[in-house]
Amino acid sequence: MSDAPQSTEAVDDYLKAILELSGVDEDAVTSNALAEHLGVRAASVTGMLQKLAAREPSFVHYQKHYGVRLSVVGRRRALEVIRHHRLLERFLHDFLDYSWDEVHEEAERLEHYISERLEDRIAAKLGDPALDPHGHSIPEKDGAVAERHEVALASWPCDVPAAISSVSDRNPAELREMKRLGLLPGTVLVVEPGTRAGSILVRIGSDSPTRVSSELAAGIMLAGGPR
Amino acid sequence: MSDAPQSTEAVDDYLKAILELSGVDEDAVTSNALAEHLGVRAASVTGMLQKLAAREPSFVHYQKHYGVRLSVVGRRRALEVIRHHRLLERFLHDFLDYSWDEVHEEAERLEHYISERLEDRIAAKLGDPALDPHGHSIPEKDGAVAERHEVALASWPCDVPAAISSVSDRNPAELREMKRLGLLPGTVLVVEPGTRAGSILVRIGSDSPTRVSSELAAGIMLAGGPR
DNA sequence: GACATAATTTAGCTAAACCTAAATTACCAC
DNA sequence: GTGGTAATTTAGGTTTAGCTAAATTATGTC
Repeated sequence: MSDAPQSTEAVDDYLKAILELSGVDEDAVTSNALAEHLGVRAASVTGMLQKLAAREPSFVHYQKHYGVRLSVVGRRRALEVIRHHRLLERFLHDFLDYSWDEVHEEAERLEHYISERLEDRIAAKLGDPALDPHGHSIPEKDGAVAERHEVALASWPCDVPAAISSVSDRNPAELREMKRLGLLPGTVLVVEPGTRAGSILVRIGSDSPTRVSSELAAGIMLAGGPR
Repeated sequence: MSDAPQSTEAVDDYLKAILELSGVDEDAVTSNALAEHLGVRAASVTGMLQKLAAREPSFVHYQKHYGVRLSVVGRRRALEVIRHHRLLERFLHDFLDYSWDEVHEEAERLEHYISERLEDRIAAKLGDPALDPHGHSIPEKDGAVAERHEVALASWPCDVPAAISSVSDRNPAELREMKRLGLLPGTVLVVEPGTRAGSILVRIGSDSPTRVSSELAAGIMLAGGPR
């Protein structure tokens, strides 16, 4: 009934980072990788992991000198925060005239502070959307996540058409550039065999091919066929 | 350009409290009054006031054993946070189906975390409203506040009609009760001469009079004539 | 003017979440 | 299996914002 804060902003950020870095296969994540991702020192990570593991209920399974995995409870909280983030992005974009390069920063702050009630009202207002503006799927309220097979643009074969399924939301400048080039979720493209160091040649529809820098390409994921 | 946090949540809360407690005449506020209002110990207040005064630029003028007043900078920040709060209340109420007893709690948390951009978009979406759902006026972006003359229901004379200008948003149960009784901002009422200990008799329109407990009445402000 | 009571401040402590610098442990090559 | 480097943890320190208990200052009464 109450919205007692079960976790702090810092804790939420660690849980999200562990989920993101552990990937689909849910590998153990190293302190160093977390430190890098979160922009803090490795020593701070160790301290926090010890606290997360010591909590009752525990958010992570932690073995020193090896790495961390999320516990069931930790994974659940991470998915809740990600749901908040993506619903907020969709809402800011669709209802408050945010462009797709502006939504991430605002959502990143607010995701920690919205109540369950607000989460529900936003979801209802949006008609329970499945995707955020960058094509990432929004976890359901019960923690279920839609299974999707994605492949990085850089490792897609030439001459095989594919649709963009999602793009990284981290860098506003890159997002503006993608939009300018027409690289949006849903866009169908073909990789041309003109790959040079540092860039990939792609064709969209019947236009002439576009050169996409590796940096930009790194943020682009394609829908991989079933399995 | 950036949204560097110029103040923390706790600091914001102190500034708002000082503004509210100092009233229209901007009296100095005592540590005890602040402690009571904020739900912390007086010793904690002293510590915080010392920090607020030591800041550069300073948020308050503080004299020990006497009290605090807001500095220009402190007043400005307090009004900005109050603007956030009231815009959020209006937005949650008008766009996200919040009832008027639900908006305060959510706005109280979010007011500290919305960016200037979001403040502006919400204001635009609402058409720059002047009042929140409880009738409190929303400070303008430049810090201007509409002058209003309000008088507590308890000190209004009998048989003189008056309109409710605002009601306290602090207590959800009281707000539900006010709504049930039709005591809303804009409602015109007359105080009847049947005042007993602990309650006030009021008539709304041509209905039969209603007995309003002093507690409820304490949250009701009437529009006082010009002066 | 002395004294009791109330208001306020000081002193010293705690918990988060970060930091730096100094150990320690793991891993890989030879 | 010994060494060197990289990864990780420990130890000790900082800031923010709260706490309790003890000291101090202010206020009001006789």
